[in-house]
Amino acid sequence: MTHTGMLNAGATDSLADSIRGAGLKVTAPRLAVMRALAEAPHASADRIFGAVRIELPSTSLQAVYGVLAAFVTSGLVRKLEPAGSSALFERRVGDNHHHLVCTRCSAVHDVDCAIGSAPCLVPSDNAGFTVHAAEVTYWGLCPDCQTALAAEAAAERMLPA
Amino acid sequence: MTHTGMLNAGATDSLADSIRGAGLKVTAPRLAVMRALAEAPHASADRIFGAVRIELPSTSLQAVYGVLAAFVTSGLVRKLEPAGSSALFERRVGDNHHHLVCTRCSAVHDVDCAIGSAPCLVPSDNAGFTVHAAEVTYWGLCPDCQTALAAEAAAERMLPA
DNA sequence: CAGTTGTTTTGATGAAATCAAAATAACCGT
DNA sequence: ACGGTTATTTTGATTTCATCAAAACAACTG
Repeated sequence: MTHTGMLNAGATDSLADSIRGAGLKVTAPRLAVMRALAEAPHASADRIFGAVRIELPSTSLQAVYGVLAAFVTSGLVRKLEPAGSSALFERRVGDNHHHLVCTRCSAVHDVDCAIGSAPCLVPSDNAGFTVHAAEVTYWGLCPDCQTALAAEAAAERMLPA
Repeated sequence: MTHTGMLNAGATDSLADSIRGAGLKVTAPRLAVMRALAEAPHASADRIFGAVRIELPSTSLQAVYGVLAAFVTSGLVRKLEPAGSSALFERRVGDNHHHLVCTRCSAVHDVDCAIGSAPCLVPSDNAGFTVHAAEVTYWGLCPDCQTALAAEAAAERMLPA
């Protein structure tokens, strides 16, 4: 038994280890943010805040921003900023993967690289830039929104304006 | 000579035509925004506002936002939202091209597709999504920032903390 | 040239994120 | 286990970017 308590100690300890391993102090808000990200792999600061509050009601939104900034800086978490959404955070890092984003509901889904491990990494004309990363965002409709839109279209055919 | 005046009438008329062709009324603010985008191909609303004000001082920032929204909706202009920058607008549309973004100064440069006309368009596992577009952002250092960073590094070697 | 409709101005409002100072808790060494 | 140092979190204010709504105005139609 550890000082973190006995509930789910193994999982919590491995989280604690990864935080410590990044050179950061292990705190309750940090563990809670990690757990929230395990539940929701592409969550906004606000959504993480909501999840964290359940187990740790005294946590402030600014703390969540602070935790996320520390995680991003130390490479524990990746920050996404899809056009039209607020920033999202994910724990899957270091494996060059990309994202499908639904244009209707903003749902995000991971995709592995289509072409090897570094897709499109070298632009045809880099204009003297040194390229360090290539980020691919696929825009489309998630299955739910396809269904919903099809239903909408059917309804409109019933009531033609 | 046209009702738009004689100065640069040819270019202005072709701008007017493209605006009219998109089903929009031709107005002074709209022409000014188009001209600003010709000068600065990846400009923020705020920067466009600055440029527009020079020739048309009565224009409001909200008008610029309105003009840009109309242009984006009608396909005349494309809106970019690179992570960490405010939205940028460009007139180059309809030709599936991508962007190099400098991680230090946020400069943006166009790049044609590395792999054919629709790069990475089909993700390996689309999880049921219907994909309509793929957007690629290359992150790196522009030539100026490479030089600046190299100079910084050299300076630090002179004064080792 | 007048009417209709779309556009712009004016002014208010909202969401997301950041900054700074004071209070607090984690980790180190003993 | 305990105290000191340093990082973290809280508290509260602020900034930036963008949107909304109503009234004034200007472009296009016939």
